[in-house]
Amino acid sequence: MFSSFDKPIVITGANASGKTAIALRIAKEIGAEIISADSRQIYKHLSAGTSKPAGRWINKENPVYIVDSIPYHLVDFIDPIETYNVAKYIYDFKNCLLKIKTRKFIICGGTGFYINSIFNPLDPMPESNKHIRNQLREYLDKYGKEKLHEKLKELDPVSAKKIHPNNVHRVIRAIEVSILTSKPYSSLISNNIFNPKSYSNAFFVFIKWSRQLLSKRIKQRTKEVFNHWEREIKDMITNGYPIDCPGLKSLGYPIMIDYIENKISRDKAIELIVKESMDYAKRQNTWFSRYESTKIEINEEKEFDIDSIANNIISRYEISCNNSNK
RNA sequence: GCCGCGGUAGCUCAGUGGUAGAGCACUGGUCUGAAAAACCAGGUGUCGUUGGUUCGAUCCCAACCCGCGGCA
Repeated sequence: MFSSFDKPIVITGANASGKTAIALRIAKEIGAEIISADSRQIYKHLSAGTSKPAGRWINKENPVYIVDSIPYHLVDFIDPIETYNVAKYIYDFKNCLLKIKTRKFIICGGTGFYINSIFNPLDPMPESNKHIRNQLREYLDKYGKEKLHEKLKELDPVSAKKIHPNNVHRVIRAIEVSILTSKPYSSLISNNIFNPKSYSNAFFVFIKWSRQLLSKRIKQRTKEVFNHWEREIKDMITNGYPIDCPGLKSLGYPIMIDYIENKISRDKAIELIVKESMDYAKRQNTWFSRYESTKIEINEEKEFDIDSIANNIISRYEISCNNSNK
């Protein structure tokens, strides 16, 4: 997939771990463009709450989002009213590669599933079907989770064993695919979606903060963007976006909406957002620790020095490129 | 000083004469078109201290310590 490029650098880490700043610094140094792997920064109008890097669109014919003079792809291009998913991301990612003018690029983001799917392609399968999902939802409301799970057991006992009855999302998806293809969902899955070999096509970096420091940083960041975030949501509502549209379901947004509707105080909103962000950071760290990667650990504030981290990554990256050329 | 109430997990508390539990917090994990989603699993402990009664006390009794309230 990357044959016309040098080995890409992949910068992963939890939210607020400083991925973007580091990626930009490296991009400038080595002459690379950046591709985002973030399921929320794709949305237009969602900026404060998603920490989307501030940039501007140039070139009307062939628009490019520029952040600090670096082309930054796959952000700020989907309307918040639209749902998005991995398959769309992979499609957009491939198209994006055609637009990149440098030999090097950096993948930067916190959506592990998207990053993984770049290196381990999804098995061919039908996309989601609104009609079937609605039917299954109705069935669920009427008969409950257990009955829905039994339905899956009839169609695909293997998946039924793997998917917990409470995990309604996955149960529905498995039934949906089984119905659409007339084959058990499990029979379409190749089971090597986490093949470690495929990651050697790239240089993975994992920025891992100590929990305490990250929590402090998230709190600070939440306070800093709070007013801007509030304004952002109010503007969207004024412009007719329903409060339950896909974009506004992003982490923290429903809490901000409760605050705007005077259901909770400002302090309470900040507290809840920090908590949810930390829960999410935990899941991200679990995901990223499965990759073999160059780990940058930050246990003290002073260790977060963007220049020295970037230089450290670049030198290790160059060594890794030389080794794989031999 | 006296009277009353309380002291059990990080927090809020429940509970029992046979050495403990709930919620939240916390920790670990799963992941194939909703992934900032949706799920799963797991503990946390001198039961305030010291004695006494008892085969056995976190539980009953006493003293003491600490907190809260009331009366002086």
